[in-house]
Amino acid sequence: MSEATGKRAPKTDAGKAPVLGRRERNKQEKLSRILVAARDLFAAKGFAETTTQEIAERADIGTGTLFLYARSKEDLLILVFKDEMIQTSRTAINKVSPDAPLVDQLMQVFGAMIAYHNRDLPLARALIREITILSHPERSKDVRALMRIIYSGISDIVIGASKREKIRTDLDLTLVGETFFGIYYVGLIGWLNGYISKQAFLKTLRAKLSLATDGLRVGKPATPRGSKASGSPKS
Amino acid sequence: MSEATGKRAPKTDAGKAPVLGRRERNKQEKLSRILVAARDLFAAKGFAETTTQEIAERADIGTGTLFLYARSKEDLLILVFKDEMIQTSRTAINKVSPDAPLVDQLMQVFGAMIAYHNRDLPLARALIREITILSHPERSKDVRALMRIIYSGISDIVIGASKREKIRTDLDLTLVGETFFGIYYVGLIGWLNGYISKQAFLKTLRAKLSLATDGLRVGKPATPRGSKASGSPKS
DNA sequence: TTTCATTTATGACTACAATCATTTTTAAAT
DNA sequence: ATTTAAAAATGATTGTAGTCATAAATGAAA
Repeated sequence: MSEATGKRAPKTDAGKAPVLGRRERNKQEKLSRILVAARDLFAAKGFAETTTQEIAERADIGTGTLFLYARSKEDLLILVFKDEMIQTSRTAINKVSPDAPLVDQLMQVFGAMIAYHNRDLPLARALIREITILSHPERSKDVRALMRIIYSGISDIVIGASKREKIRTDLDLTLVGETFFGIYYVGLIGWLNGYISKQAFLKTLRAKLSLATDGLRVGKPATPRGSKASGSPKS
Repeated sequence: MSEATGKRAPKTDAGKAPVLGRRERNKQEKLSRILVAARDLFAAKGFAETTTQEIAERADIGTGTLFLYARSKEDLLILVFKDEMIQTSRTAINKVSPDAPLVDQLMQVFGAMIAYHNRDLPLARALIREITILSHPERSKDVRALMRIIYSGISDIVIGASKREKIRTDLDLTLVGETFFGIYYVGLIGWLNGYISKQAFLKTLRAKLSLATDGLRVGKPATPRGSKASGSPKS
């Protein structure tokens, strides 16, 4: 979607119906062929082992044409998988058991993402590498869209949980979402780099989420959140 | 250190004094020239703009020789900067104000790391990209060493804080370190990708660390940590 | 239909990371 | 000193991502 466009509809199209001209349709069709070819080859041979020549050949376009649709091979990777990742996240969030404890719900969401990456670890490594630090800034929009979906999904889960568990109501939920996601992300990286097993990852992830949920402190929160730093601690 | 070695000392060296043979010394010296050349060029021209040819030329070695000392250009990047990053982390941890609140102490540590990366953002991007997903698994040892230093540093800070603030004593401190680091890392990525300003990064980082420290819950911890999941919640 | 400007496509070409067959160096053994 | 085996160095060569000058296609205007 929204790829390699940039031209307005012909003047004859006065209404807002998306009647694309032949030119635009050709482009869309070509992009689609590229994405299918790339996805198939990445899955079959792996990202590193697939050459852009092969992709172009299979998509039945010239070598140079490929780079009219993706800025680089890495860019193509994001282009191919972003929708799938967004869909995976959306589905994971929607499937959450409505009455389960917060930490269980979070584990359901992150567990679905982990299962997704588990299907093809080398591919997951390539994807996370590129998502983490983009080689081309224009793809920011897509990554941020994915992040927004995840963060707002987590926020919603926390809101839902706050009606069942004792949760502070004065929180900036975006921060909460980012905190949980950060815990997940570093664990994911450790797993993908082979520092820990999947099982250990899942186990420590749950422990860390509990930790972040319960907090470190023994008593009630010391900082009265909302304004600057430091206030009058001591219980 | 410990780079491109693998040969035992000559038999004449019966003791364990590190009297390196000429061969070993030559290799060390060559490696040193490579690292200096690479560091200078990366700093002057940037990582992407520096060619391995240039590095080899400046180090006064053949093109192929370079790859006897580093598996790839990215590998070289880690080789060049790992000691510096370890040193930065160590120093940051040691410099922490001993009596400051926990969150302030954590901000001192992460702030030092942020300042380090702030000196050269494109280089920081390249470094974080490679550290996050290694292109060569043998470099794992170096990255894990860096992580261990950071995690244990954070653990120590939490231990110190537990004597001044009300902090649970039954925590797995490694998990705590990883949690705080995860919060930092995702923020760092957001900053390096230009999603947020440095100022916003610092501000939200503090907020998230407070959040993780205080926890989400209103009352005392609900889960009796230590064993499986779920127990008998409800206050 | 023909003209013309603009967009899109193409593949020969370039630049560069990384390899590898060959050569050189090293140091131990004789 | 000479031989020999192993280690290290080398640069010509290779594979591939990405570019760019040129060509083809498109559609609006005449």
